Amino acid sequence: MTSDQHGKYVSVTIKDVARQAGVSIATVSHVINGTRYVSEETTARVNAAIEDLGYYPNKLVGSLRSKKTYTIGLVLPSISNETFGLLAEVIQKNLFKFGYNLIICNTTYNQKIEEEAFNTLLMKKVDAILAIPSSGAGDKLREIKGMGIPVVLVDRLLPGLQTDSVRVDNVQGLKAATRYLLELGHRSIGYIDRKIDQSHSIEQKTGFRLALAEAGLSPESRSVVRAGGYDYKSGVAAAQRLIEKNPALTAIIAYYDITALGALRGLADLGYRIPQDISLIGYDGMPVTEVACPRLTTVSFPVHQIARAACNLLMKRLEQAGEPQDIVIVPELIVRDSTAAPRS
Amino acid sequence: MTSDQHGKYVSVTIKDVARQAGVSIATVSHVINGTRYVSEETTARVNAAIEDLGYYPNKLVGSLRSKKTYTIGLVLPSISNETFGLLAEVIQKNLFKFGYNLIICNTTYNQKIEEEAFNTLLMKKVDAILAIPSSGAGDKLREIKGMGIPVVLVDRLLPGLQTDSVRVDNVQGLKAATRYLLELGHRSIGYIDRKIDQSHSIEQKTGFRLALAEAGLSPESRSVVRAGGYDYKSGVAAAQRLIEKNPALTAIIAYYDITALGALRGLADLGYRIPQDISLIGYDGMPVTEVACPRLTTVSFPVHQIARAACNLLMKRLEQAGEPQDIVIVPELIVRDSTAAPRS
DNA sequence: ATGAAAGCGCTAACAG
DNA sequence: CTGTTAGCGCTTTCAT
Repeated sequence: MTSDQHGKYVSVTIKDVARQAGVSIATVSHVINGTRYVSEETTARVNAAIEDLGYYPNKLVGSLRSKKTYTIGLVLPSISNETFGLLAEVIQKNLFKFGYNLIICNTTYNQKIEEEAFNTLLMKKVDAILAIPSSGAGDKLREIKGMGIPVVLVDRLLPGLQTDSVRVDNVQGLKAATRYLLELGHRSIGYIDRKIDQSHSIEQKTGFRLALAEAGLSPESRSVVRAGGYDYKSGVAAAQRLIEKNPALTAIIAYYDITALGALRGLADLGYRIPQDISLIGYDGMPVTEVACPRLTTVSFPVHQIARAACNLLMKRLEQAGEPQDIVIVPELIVRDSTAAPRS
Repeated sequence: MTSDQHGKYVSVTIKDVARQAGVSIATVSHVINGTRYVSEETTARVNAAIEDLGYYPNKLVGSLRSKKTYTIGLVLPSISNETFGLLAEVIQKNLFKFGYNLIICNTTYNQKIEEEAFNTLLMKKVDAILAIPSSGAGDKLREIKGMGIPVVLVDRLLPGLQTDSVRVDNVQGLKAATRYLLELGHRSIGYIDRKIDQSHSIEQKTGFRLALAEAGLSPESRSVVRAGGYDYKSGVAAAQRLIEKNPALTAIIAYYDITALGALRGLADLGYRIPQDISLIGYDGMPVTEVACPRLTTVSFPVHQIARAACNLLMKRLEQAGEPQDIVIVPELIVRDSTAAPRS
């Protein structure tokens, strides 16, 4: 940009560069993109003009013809969540390497905002959409897919939506956690569930149930309570409700680390010691679990693997259509200090 | 978009809508933007066509004429950092209300990536840039400002760069922390500094020094060590180096919560009890400090205030030029369980 | 080895 | 009340 005679800023365009270099705009374009041979001398003159004027080509215009904006939309509940934040960061960095930019939209678990976000991305003509959608986003995403825009689901599955996805095997994750408690000798295990059923929380519950069944335990051996939200405080309250409901519990698994951390405090406030009185397992392997005390046993959320897989899938789909792929990654149990054998 | 006869997807344009509704493209444009009166009947026909075809206006083209992309660039070190993540989220939500989108670029504290990020944003013709820049970004940001693109600095100041900024009064922040320790009776206080000097870490150190001077303490009463990085492990090592250097310390302040959390472990591993043997204060008021044990005394980072101020400043600057404003917010000391009077 | 000019999807000035 | 058309900055034929 440069200041015109009225003091208003005016953007430097390819025309300005062409004039300054004494060539046609076509030549400038070709120098920038390397799309045809331009003599060394001319190239030098053009580059000098670009440098001199401070020219930055308008990539939005290019997209008008090429139909590619090199922008990807990422729609997720909340980026301030450590796990999602890291996921977004790794995705952003991966895509940047491929020359893509990311527009991130936080929905704060609000379906109306989520829909608005999708619409905005559509109007910004993103080349593809990555989403950790709410369970109500199925129709919108189907519409988007119908427009020929690749959609990759991350950490979620939407019933009836045929599209690429990358996710964690939450059945195995919860199974591993439950089995571990069973091996330690626990027979009365509580579970703190998500407020509302979603594909992954249903999987978690299934894993929990399967592991108990494997051990020949009756459904009575388990107590389930739903947390009111994703926050720490909901975890405090949920754990207290759970232990009140079934005081015989010797172990509790929470569907989410923050909830487990809340449970830690909720139980401590009630005079329970962790892990001596009650064992506790979280879910997602968030960094905080390592500084909590006791350090929390949890199930990893393989962020880097997921991000890489999602980006690779996206790049592939941008090049060629094909059958939707579903990439499933098995998480690992991270054993730390919040679990122990029950007192006999 | 719709599938043409070759099975390839083709975007629905304003022309398609005009044809389908039997009106001119101008009318369609005016219906969409409400820029002139269109009869109810025609409006209805146009809207029906839009709905029917699944038309999403290409906002990138509009920007070609209006010179506004309604996109803002945010450049910061890392969004996976809880504080920055929350900041980014609040900014994104605020701007969304004003109809703006955010392209977030993580630089991972890498200056080359940072420069690339700025260039990309320039080519995406963002309307303005928000940045938590590295100390080396001055020249680039000056260039950007020179192009007439508003720049708002967040949580940083760059020497010689005249531009809007929103930041925390880190002198007061560290002063409050130090004064509190002095009031508790500590006379030998250590400080864990950032690896490289930056505007805010220099301010912190100044606050530390001033508070000690106020209390009439000589420079010998303080020991300073630099952490190797922003991570937990660097905190562990830094605290251990610090206490080795000066075993008489009864309190330590770290420039950053994560570092303090690392220090917590580093000291505990050496057999020190917190706060009985050594008091510890962090900086930034990150959520983790509340679940650490002991719960960490820290200095708040007023994320919401900062985000709101930055967005308001940005919106103002987008409307009218003017003298750069520097908004300074005073943080608060959050007293918790990692601080106590020294044993006499 | 380079230039001229059409056209991408849309807005806004002009025309009626 | 609505249509026609120039032109935004660039890529890409088609020419030479």
